Amino acid sequence: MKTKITLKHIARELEVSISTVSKALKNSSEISADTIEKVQAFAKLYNYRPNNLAISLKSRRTNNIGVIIPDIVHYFFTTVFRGIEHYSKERGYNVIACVSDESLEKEVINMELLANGSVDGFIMALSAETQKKNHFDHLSQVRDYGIPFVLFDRVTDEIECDKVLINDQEAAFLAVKKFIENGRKKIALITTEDYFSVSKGRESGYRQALETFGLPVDEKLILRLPFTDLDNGKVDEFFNTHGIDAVICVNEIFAVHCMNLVQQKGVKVPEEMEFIGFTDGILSKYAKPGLTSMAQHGFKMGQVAAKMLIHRIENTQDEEEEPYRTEIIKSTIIERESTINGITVL
Amino acid sequence: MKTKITLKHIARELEVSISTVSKALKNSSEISADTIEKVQAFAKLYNYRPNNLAISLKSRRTNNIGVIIPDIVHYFFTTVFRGIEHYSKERGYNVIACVSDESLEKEVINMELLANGSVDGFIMALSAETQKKNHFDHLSQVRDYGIPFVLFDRVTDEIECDKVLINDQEAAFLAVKKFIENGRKKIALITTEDYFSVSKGRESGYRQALETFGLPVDEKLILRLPFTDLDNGKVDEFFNTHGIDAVICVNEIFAVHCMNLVQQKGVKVPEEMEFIGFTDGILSKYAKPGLTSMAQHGFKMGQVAAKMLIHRIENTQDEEEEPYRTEIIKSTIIERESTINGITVL
DNA sequence: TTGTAGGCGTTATCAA
DNA sequence: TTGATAACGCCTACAA
Repeated sequence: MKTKITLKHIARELEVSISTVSKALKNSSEISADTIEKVQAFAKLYNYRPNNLAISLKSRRTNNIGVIIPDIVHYFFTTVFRGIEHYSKERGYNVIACVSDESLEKEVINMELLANGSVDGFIMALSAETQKKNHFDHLSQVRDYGIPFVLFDRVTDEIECDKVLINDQEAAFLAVKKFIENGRKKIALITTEDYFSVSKGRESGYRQALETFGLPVDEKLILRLPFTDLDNGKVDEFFNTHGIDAVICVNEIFAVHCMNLVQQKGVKVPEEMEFIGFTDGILSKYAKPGLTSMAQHGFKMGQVAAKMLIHRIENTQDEEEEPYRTEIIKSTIIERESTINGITVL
Repeated sequence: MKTKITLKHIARELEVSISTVSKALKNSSEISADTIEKVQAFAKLYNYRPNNLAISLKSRRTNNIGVIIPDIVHYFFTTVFRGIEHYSKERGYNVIACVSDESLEKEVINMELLANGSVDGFIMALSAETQKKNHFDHLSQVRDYGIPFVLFDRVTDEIECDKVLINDQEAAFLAVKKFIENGRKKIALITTEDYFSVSKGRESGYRQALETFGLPVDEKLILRLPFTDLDNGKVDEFFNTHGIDAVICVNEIFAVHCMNLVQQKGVKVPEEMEFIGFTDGILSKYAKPGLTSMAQHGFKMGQVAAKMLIHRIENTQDEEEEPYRTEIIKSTIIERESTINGITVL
């Protein structure tokens, strides 16, 4: 087992000083061509690689980005992660990935752990519990230490920072608009508990569309489900009682689940009931019928978040603070067979 | 903006030496109760946290694990990742996640990058290209430096190291056995190019089962698809020509895709054609009909891999090398509606 | 009981 | 052109 070689080893072997070696490896003009060649040849031979830790300690830069997401087995978050990873690598940053498991405590622990020198900045989507309890001390604290962070998707108004969002409200509005143009009258919304920022936005777009186009907002047409453990009884009753002819769901699991359920009862999709989901993931694509979805462009979102963060990391030094920005990623509709394709252009 | 506080700051402020502070924070018996209290109070007040980098540099331990997987937007890999992350956090390790994108080059770059002090060990599934080209220098090199690693799922016989696998061959055998017991005669296999270790194992189990139960192995019943960009023409022809009455697919995407396709042509699943997939992911669950799948228990796999790695990290010091182990995670069948539920116990 | 000194691997300043 | 020295933040053997 070879041991990792250091500057010191090279210096000793070549009978020069450590600083000479360091400079030679950087092609410093202070060093003679001879020495440079000798040192570099030796370094190459023994496959010298500088120790990241030492460099980080010295430079106060880790070139690591901490990503904290509520769940990794989740199409949207992994897609965003992919975008973050992709852009970050391009710019020479690694990604340390942590999962908060929808728990505030884990979010805090992960953040504190990484904040002590492991990471130059954070990109995160808040856990359910964090949004529910409105507890953001960990964010303010990290900011106090001058560590920048970017929130995406699951954000809060209480903290000022860079954010990346989709136009949830507008997207929901457009989805409902499409239903209305297709002649639907009883448009249901299936959503989560309303402490999620995204659900809130989507619900508000839903209401706004109904009002705008002169349809009554019927609270009984709004079904709130927990985001795990779908209760079929409740869903079943919902679909049995209200004469629903179109459904917008805040995620694709709700949508596909409900679509399967009503089809089992003989309802024809899309003829008798149309469906639109959010998150254009793998489920939407392989559902039967294919689920029309509002695509959230997670990859792009991740790229943008990483770009904002790295920009801030690399410009946070001396200059005066730039104002925080909120980037909106436009959601687009991906039409499949769960809706009737009119001439509407969204 | 507060700046991060260090031992030095505390020492200066309290007019003691740095080492006194260091010891006091560790409740060293060398230090007087008075000083300990004073130091700890101050540290708490100013929210002192030791710098991870400095500790790592000193201790030669990062408490980071590098995970390199081919793709993150992929149910099985994220599930494994979840297991790794879960176990690692429990043991005080963070996870640095890298995506190789099925590219050998990216796999090598990521590995070299992290090997220079960022990580105490690796857990990885080989990229498609790595398996295809049989190029493993990066693995041997890392091992030469004494950095342990564990391979899971996508492994190679050419490198000796700890491995975590599922019993691919046996699982495929059992799946085919189930078909045969259900009276199926024309059992097709839909797989990938055969440089994937998992596909190889599954194919071999498929062949073995046919032979064992006296059915002919018909090469025309084996369809090899690229793992992206499914070509419907080819698949269509495959199903049109061979009188197939049961299909085993090496992943759930192939399975659901084909199931949708044949259903569109009026084939009744499972009555006329049964399906079994691998990877019991979200697609299997929400497909219509629900897809019977060989579950790979990714979470468990991740936990086991992390456990093996951490064990090796923490025992690699002085003692003589322990022999490498290969852990097998037993795949189990999750029966849904795409197969006919006989009395068979697998 | 407290402090000094050296080291982890690197970089940067300044002196030779 | 090269080298000695100090520093990044922490730990620890040893000296006071």
